[in-house]
Amino acid sequence: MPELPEVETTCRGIAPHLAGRRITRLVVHDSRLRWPVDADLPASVSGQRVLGVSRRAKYLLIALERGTLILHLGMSGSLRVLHSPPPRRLHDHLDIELDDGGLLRFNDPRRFGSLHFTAGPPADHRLLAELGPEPLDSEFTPEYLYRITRSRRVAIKQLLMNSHLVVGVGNIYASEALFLAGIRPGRMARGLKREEASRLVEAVREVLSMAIRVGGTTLRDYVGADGNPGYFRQKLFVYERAGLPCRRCGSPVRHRTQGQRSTYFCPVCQR
DNA sequence: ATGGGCACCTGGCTGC
DNA sequence: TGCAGCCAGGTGCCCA
Repeated sequence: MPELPEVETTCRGIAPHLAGRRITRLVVHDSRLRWPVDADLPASVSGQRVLGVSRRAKYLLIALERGTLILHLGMSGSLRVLHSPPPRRLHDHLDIELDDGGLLRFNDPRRFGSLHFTAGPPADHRLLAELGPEPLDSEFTPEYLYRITRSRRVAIKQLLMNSHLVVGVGNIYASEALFLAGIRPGRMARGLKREEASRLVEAVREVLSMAIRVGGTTLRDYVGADGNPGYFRQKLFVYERAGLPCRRCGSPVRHRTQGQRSTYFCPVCQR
């Protein structure tokens, strides 16, 4: 799935097609997502105009006149904007029909995605209320990362992926950012020096912005709203490159399992 | 407060 | 060819 860059790419892709449109109908073909889609949800949103589309962490927020749709792509979800919609395919779970004949279709084979509606401010929703800062915002500073790591005995990679501390950094970009920063993923968080925390903040920013620039990373099923894959895969330094030569120094990239997730690093470039 | 492990689900690939 | 086993862009929740 989608990490922050893929969600951001999706957000930018669908926004122009949704903003200002009215939702004529929301059809739930299969409500069995990570949480069952509320049976009242279609009625709550139909007839409402879309004010805009934004992103918070890996959630897409579709702002309506009264309330907000909160959509998560899970591991394998994607959204497509369709104008002359082809017949539904396997795992097309949701259709949001628009007043200009357009259609926003949600496909998610693994069904880890989710859809909620909230009448209040989205930031107060239970899924969003406890989230950490956005990595591309100004609150994510070297000082912030240094401070929050002081009491933590977890590996720095796991800390990076903890959305209560900083959002949007998933398994691919955590490995990539640590490579750019020259830090081993297994290092205990509180062992980082000030200067390392600083490099890491910079690396997270850089890898995420670069990935957004090229439409995210497609490993298997991710496509943007226009149906095109992301091209960041070609720029990956370590992710899914176990045994291949490090793009910087040539020594073989290593793989290990950390917190039940695959981790990749260069034993020479990262210390 | 922190950390570890599990659960949710389907599909694609590997190796016997 | 068939099938078991393992792995995959996430993350909330329960337990120590």
